[in-house]
Order: sequence, then structure tokens, then C-alpha cells
Amino acid sequence: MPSSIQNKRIRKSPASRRAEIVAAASVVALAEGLERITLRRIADELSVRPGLISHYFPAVEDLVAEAYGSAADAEIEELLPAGRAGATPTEHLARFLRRAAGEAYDDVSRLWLNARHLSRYRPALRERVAEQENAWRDRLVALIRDGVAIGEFRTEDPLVSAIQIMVVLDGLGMLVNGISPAEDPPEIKRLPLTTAERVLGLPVGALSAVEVTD
Amino acid sequence: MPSSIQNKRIRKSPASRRAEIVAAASVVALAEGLERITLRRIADELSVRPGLISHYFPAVEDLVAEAYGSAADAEIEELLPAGRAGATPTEHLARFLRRAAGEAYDDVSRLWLNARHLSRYRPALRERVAEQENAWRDRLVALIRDGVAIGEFRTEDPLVSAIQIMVVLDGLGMLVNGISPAEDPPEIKRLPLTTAERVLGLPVGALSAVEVTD
DNA sequence: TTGCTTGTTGGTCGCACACTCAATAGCATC
DNA sequence: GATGCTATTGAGTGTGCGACCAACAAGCAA
Repeated sequence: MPSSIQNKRIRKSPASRRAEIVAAASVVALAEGLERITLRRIADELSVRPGLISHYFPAVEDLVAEAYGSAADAEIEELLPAGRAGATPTEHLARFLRRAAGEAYDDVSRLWLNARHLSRYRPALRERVAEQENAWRDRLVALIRDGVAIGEFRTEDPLVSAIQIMVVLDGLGMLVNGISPAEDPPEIKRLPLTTAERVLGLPVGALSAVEVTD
Repeated sequence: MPSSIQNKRIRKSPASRRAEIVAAASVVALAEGLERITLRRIADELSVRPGLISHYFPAVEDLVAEAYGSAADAEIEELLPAGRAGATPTEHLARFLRRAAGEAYDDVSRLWLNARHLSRYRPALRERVAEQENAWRDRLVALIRDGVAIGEFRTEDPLVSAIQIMVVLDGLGMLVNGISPAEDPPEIKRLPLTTAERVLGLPVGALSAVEVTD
């Protein structure tokens, strides 16, 4: 008798099963893309039958939106935590920009690109992207305001400054699936940092110089 | 007898049939997205049988790449023509940025977003996107060099300046499928213009002031 | 007009997808 | 240990996709 295949039913509470499904979908989304979230794929991942996924998410589109939202939520807590303690706004900002430009962040960049494109066809996802967009914006604005309040940053409009920084991050994120030209000038990779320094009235190199303890 | 359906064969030269197919696919790509390019869809569009599309493009992926390339080629000729005559670099640049930020350009923005994401799964498309990326970059660099040569622009590194402008355009293009917040500050829409003015050493508002004859 | 090249058809195959629902069985409760 | 609720299964439906290929016929050349 085959022992490796799971044929014994495991009955879980709706809440935990649902969470499990979203978590699995989230992993697939980050690693392989949102279009790889299918009933069969997620069911296989959890060793259950496809029908079960349908039971919790009658429309796959809702699972896709949820998976994206879950991954993005986790990322925002990691990169722009709400309760910032133990470090100055400048340090937090430097850490954020440093990470968001790093290669370890590529999966997240891919996910954003993926979600923004797929939004075209999936209203539920479009809604979720808009929410995340606002959440990230708000967090960054709050960070900037704090910095302005204690005199570290100088800007007339924190919202515009935040958007300018995010536009640059998005613009660079667009290239994540491309063939990176080896001759790309090094200034490009530092664009997020230099942009932030400029719009926040920091001296050139101020953010690059910050030591980021990870 | 049904008269509306096309059942008489029309035999065309391989070259013109192929061009016709690419043109149809290109239209579908711009209007509905690259993933809507299917054998059946394009065949319907041309009132031929799906097999015929397969005959010219044994792998659909190649048609997708071709359709994207064709659309992007048309657009670059429209926005950044190679032989620029009758207008100054400043005027050309202003016209380019004005259009690229306008709503009429949304379909093109969507196509780029689409292509950049789909590149993740389709090598042939990824290749094409890289080519286009370089073409656009080169055209913009050439325009900037011309401007520098006649003293209209001032920059140490035309390539870096060009990339900075394109990053901002891409970053804004990322938002094309999103729900645009009504309260978006007006500065955002002018970001391409102000960015160009800054990186090219132009006085603030210089590009906005240029009259663009369409 | 006849013949022949080859552009085009029509049918088929296998696969992957979302979604439905009656039947089954895990497990908390008593 | 028996019972009942419901989480889970298993089987099936219909759609759309890319790919394949033998047979057909359009239109040029002889």
C-alpha cells in the first residue's frame, strides 16, 4: 500500500483551514506569480482536494486577492512597521530604501508588478492593490512627518515627497523581469536614495552613509 | 444559404498574410492585453481558421512577442522619431513627455506593464522587451545629446538623465490599471516634466511652457 | 485549358482550468 | 461509546487553450 500519499482526512476549523489556504497561496504568489494560484495547485500544496479550496473561496479571484493582500501586508510590516521605536526616521528610511532596492526584494517587486497588471482583469485584486497602495503611502508619509517634526527632514508636502519616492521605486521595480544591461550606470541603483535625499532636503549622501543594522 | 460567414478561401502571399496576422494581434494586444492573443481570437479577427495562425506562428509565444514589438515600434516612431526636423530638442522632449503622460497614452502604458510582467514567463517576449527598452533609451539619449550640443540642455551624463526620466515615466505607468485617488496632488502628473527639467538643467517650468503643436 | 504548387481548411487530441454537488467521514459533544 | 454536525471528498461538467495533420482548392505557370 502506498504510504506517501495522504488519504486520511484531516478535519480543521474553518478559520485555520482558511488561513492555511491563504498562506499557501501567498507563498505560490511570491515564488511563481499570481496566475499560478489555481485550485489544483493550492490543493496539491496542502494535500487536499481542489473542491475544498472552492468551498472556502467560491471564486478563485477572491483567493488571489487575499493571497496578494496577505503577502503585501507581511512585507509592509517588515519594511515600514507602524510602531517604530529605537531608531530615527532617517535610519528607518535608509533601511527601507536599502532593502527595497536589494535583490532579496525582487520577489516582492515581481509581485507588485504582477498584481498591478492582473488588476486590469480582476476587480477584486484591483481593490486590494488600491488598499495596499494607500497603506504604503500612509506609512511612508507618517515616517516623513515624524522626520520633519524632529527636524531631520525638510519638505513642504510630505505626501508629494512620499509619492515621488514611491514612483522611483515602482519605476525601478518595472525592470525586475527584464534582462539587466551589465553596463547600467551605478547611479541608477542609488536613485531611490538620492531621490529621497533630494525631496527631503537632506545633504547628498546622507542616507547612503547611514549604517543599517539588520 | 448563410451569406455573412466567410467560407470562400482567400489565398494571400505569405508576407502579406503574416503582416496581417501581426497587425491584428497588435490591435488586440493594445486594446485587450497580450494574454488575449490566442489562435482562435486572431483567426476570428481575420475570418480564417485557427490552424492558419499556427501555420505562420507554430508557437503562439512568437506571435505575442511580434505583436508587442510591432505596437512598440509604431509608438516609438510616433513619440521619439529618429529623424527629427523642424523643431528643437526642447520642443521634441516637451511633446514626448506631454503625450506620454496623457490619457491617450494609457493603452501603451498598459501594454508596457503587460509585457514587463509577461516577460517573466515568456523568454521570447523578454528578449523583445529588452530590445525595445534599448531602442527607447537610445532615442531619448540621442535627443538629449542634441540638446546638449546646441546648449539647450545641460547634463554630465545623458544616459543617466535619460534613465532617470524613463524611470519616472515607468513608475507612473505602473498605476495605469489602478483606481486613481481623486485627491492625488497635481504635482504628480507633472513629475515627468519637472524631472526632465531638473536632470537637464532647465529652469523650472521651462518644459511646461513650451507650446506643443500636435 | 490543364496541371501543380502551396496556402488554407476542418477536424481532432490532450491538457488545464473553474465550478458544482451529493456522498462521506472526522471529531466534538454528550 | 454513540450521535450529529459539517468539513472534506470524489466524481463530473463545460470551457478554452495550443498543437498537429491529412485533405482540399486557389491561382499561377505552362
